[in-house]
Amino acid sequence: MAEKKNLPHNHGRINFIIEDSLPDDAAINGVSDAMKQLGDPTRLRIFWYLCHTEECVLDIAAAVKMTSPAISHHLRLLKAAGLITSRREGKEMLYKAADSDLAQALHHMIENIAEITCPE
Amino acid sequence: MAEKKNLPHNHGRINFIIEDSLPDDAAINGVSDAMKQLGDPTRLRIFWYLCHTEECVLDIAAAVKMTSPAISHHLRLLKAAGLITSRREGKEMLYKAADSDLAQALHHMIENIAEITCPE
DNA sequence: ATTTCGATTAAATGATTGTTTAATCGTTGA
DNA sequence: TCAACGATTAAACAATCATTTAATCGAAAT
Repeated sequence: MAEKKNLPHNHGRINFIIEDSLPDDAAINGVSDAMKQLGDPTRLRIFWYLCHTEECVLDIAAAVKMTSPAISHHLRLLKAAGLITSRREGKEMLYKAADSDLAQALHHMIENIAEITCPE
Repeated sequence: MAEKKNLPHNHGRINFIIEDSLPDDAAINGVSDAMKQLGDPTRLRIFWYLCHTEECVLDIAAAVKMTSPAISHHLRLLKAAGLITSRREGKEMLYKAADSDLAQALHHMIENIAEITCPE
């Protein structure tokens, strides 16, 4: 609900509109937590990769040219954020993008932004 | 173009599909740079705020309850990323979200994710 | 010109975070 | 059960980054 707040300067706008545009901490943290994961180029590359295929750790490591402990670390963060899932198959752990609204929204947004920031 | 790469494990998938889903560094960095800005809760709050109103530094600082030097620092980063613009009016600097495809795409995505991560 | 006010910059600090190396865990097959 | 392999964890290190305090800059007004 709109609550009045005394700002240092009054620029003649209607205050409750300003207040309503400030979301609560839960919403802010929920969004920024998801964005923080993809703010790291390595995790973004991994997530993007796993949006298109299911892979084991060694193959992911080879694809992005990093060591497997480093990949494991990033996979754990992505999983904690609910962006990917994993299942065991023999000795291997297979990862892929989560089948959730959040993961799909981020996937679409990434492709959208990629078009914008990379003309042609 | 699809280039074959020898992955440690072959899971019976078609390799060029995997390769095509790995975008180049320019696309990755362009996207992750934009996301990194909004991965910080303070900058996300500021950006969201400036998507709905145009404000001076002191008012932004009061709205998010932080000092003006801290706000200035974040505004500089957001501006460098092309997410906000500024103009001078007397002694004050007024900031608002940029009128760009990138900024609008991020704005819509934020509201979209906020709905997902914050049921109700 | 000097005072005032808003905004920015600089230096310093504290915290977070990504990567590496080495060691450990879990599963499979000999 | 023991050896081999894939994955994870731990500790350590380097690097990045957000915030604070103090100082400086820019514009406007007395």
